[in-house]
Amino acid sequence: MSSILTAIQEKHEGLNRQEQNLARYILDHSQQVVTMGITDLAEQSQTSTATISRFCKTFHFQGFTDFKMKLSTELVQMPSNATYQDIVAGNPMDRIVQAVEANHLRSIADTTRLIDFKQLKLAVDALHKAKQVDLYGVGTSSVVTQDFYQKLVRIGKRSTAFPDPHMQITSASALSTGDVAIAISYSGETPETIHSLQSAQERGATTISLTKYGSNTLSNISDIRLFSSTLEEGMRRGDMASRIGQLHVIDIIFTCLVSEHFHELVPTLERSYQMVKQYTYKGRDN
Amino acid sequence: MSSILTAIQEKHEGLNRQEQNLARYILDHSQQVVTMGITDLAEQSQTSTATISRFCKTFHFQGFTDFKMKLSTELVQMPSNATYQDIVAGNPMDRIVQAVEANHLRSIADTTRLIDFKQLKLAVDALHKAKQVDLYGVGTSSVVTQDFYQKLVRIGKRSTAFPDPHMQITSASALSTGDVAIAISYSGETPETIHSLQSAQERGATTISLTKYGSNTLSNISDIRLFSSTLEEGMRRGDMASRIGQLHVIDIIFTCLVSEHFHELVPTLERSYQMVKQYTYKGRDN
DNA sequence: TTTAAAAAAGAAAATTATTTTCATAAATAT
DNA sequence: ATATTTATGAAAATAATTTTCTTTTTTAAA
Repeated sequence: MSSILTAIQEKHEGLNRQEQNLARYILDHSQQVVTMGITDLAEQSQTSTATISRFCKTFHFQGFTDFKMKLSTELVQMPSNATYQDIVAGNPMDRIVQAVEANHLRSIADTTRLIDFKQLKLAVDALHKAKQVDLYGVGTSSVVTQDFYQKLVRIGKRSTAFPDPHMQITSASALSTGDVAIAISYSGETPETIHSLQSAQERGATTISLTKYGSNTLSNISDIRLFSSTLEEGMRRGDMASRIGQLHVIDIIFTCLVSEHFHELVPTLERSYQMVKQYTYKGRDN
Repeated sequence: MSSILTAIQEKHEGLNRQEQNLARYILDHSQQVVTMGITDLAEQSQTSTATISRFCKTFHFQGFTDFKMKLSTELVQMPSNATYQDIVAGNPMDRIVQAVEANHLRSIADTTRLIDFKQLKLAVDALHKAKQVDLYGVGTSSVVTQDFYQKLVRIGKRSTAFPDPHMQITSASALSTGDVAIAISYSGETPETIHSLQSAQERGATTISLTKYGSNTLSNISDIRLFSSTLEEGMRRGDMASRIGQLHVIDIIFTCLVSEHFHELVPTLERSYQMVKQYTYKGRDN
C-alpha cells in the first residue's frame, strides 16, 4: 500500500474520534478522495472541513490540496474501478469525450491484463510457420480482420480477409495442414464465423479465435484462444471499446511476430513502405 | 515526455500569443508548475489567471486544479510511458506487451487533448444534416473509413467507403451541396485522398479531414479539421498507434452524433442490432 | 458527584484560489 | 477605412480552504 495510507493506518489509534472516522473513510475510499473537494469529503465522511484541514496538518502536509496531490501521486498504479459507459441522450460534448476516452483506455488496460502469454506464443509461432493465413469475421469484426490482413501483407505473409462469409468458407476449404485460420467475433457466437473456422479445422489448419473473455462456442472449438476485455452487459450503443481491444490484441501479436523474426521480416516491411511511398510519389504514409 | 506536455508542445503553434507564452513556461518549468497556485503561475509566466484557466479548458481539463493533478501524476510515472516505442529485434514478449499497451494508451490520451470542440461540433452538425457521406482513405486509413462506414449505416445514414481510390473519386463526383466528404490520412499528403476530397469540395460538399496534428495539405484544403496525435518521427514499424488515435476520434464523433440526436437515431441503431441478431438466429454480436 | 480545565469539533468568518464576466485592445475580414 | 471578430486582463463572482471562535465533550481534581 502507499506510504501515506500506511501512515494513516498506523497512526489510527492515536487520533481523535472524528479524525479516526475520517481516517477510516480515506482508507476505504482512497481512490475517490483524490477527486473530491474538502466540502464533499467532510459530508461523505460525516466530519467537518475544519477537521479535515487539521488532519492534513497533523500528517505534515501543507494543507488539504497538498495532501490530495501527494496521495494521488502515490495511487497512480492502483487499478481504477470505473465502469464502461454507454451512450446516453443529450450529454454535453466534454462529458462524451471524457467517457469515450475512459472506455478506450480501460478496454486497452483490461485486454492487456487478460493476455495469456502461452497462447500468445502459440499464436505467434503458428503464424510464423503458416504458408497461408485466413481471417474470418463479419460486421464490426471484419474491420479488424482487414486491419490484420494489411499488416500481414506488409511482411509478405500470404493471407486473405474476405468480408463476405461465403467467400470465407470457400477460402477455408483451400487450406491445409500448417496453415492458420483466425476467427474474430466479440460474442464468439456468430454462426458464419464459427462455420468458417470449423471448415478450416477440418482441412487441418491451426485455428485461432479472438473473442470476449469467457466460455463461448468459437473459443471452445479453436486450438488457440485469445481474448479481449468483456464489456458490461447490455452495452450496445457504446460498444466501440470492444473493437479497440481486439485491435490491441492484433497489434501485440504482430509486434511479437516482427520482433521475434526481426531480421527476416523487417526488410520486407521496410521495402513495402518504400514502394508505396515511391509509387504515390508525393505521399508519405496514408 | 508526458502525454500532456506532448499535447501542449504539439498544439503550440495553434495557440494564441499569451497562451504560447504560458505553454512555453509550463514546458520549461513543468516540475515547478504542479506546486504553484494559479496566481503565482500567472505572475511567473507573465500572463493572467484568466488565460491560465482558459488554457486548461482548451486542453479539456476540468480546470487548473485538475490540470495540475493530472500533470503531477504523469510526471511521476514518466519513465515507463516516456515516448512511443518502435518495434525492435528480439524483445521478450512481456516487454512488447507493455510497450504496445503504453503506445496505445498514449495515443488515446494525446489525441483526446488535441480535440478542438468547435471543429468537432461543426463535424457532428455537418454529418447530421448530410444526405450522403463519402469516406476517403487508402491503405491503413481505409480500415478506419470502413469502420466509420459500418457505424453510419447502423444509424441509417447513407454513406460509401470504397477502398479503391478510383471509386472514391467517382463517388465524389456524385456529391452535391449539403453532402459531407471525410478524408483520412495520417500524413495528410496521400495524393489519392487529397484528389478525392478536392473533387468533393468542387461539387459543393462540406469537407472534413482527419490527419496527424500540424499543417499538411489535406488538412489545409478542408473545411473542418480534425487531428489525431503525432508519433515520433521515423516510427514506421510500430506506427499502429496512429490508427488507434484515428478510431478514437471516429468514436467520439459518432457518440456525439448519436447522443445529440438520441431519440431520432437510437431506434434505428436498435433496429439494426435486432435485425442482425434475428437474421443470424443463434448469434448475438459479431 | 461536582466543578474546573483542557481538548475536540463544528459553525461561521476570513482568507485564498479559481472561474467567469465584462470592457478594451488587437487582429482579421469586409 | 470600417466593421466584426477574437484575444486579453482587470475586476467581479464564485468556490475552496483555513482560521477563528464558540460550544460541546472529555478529563482531572476536589
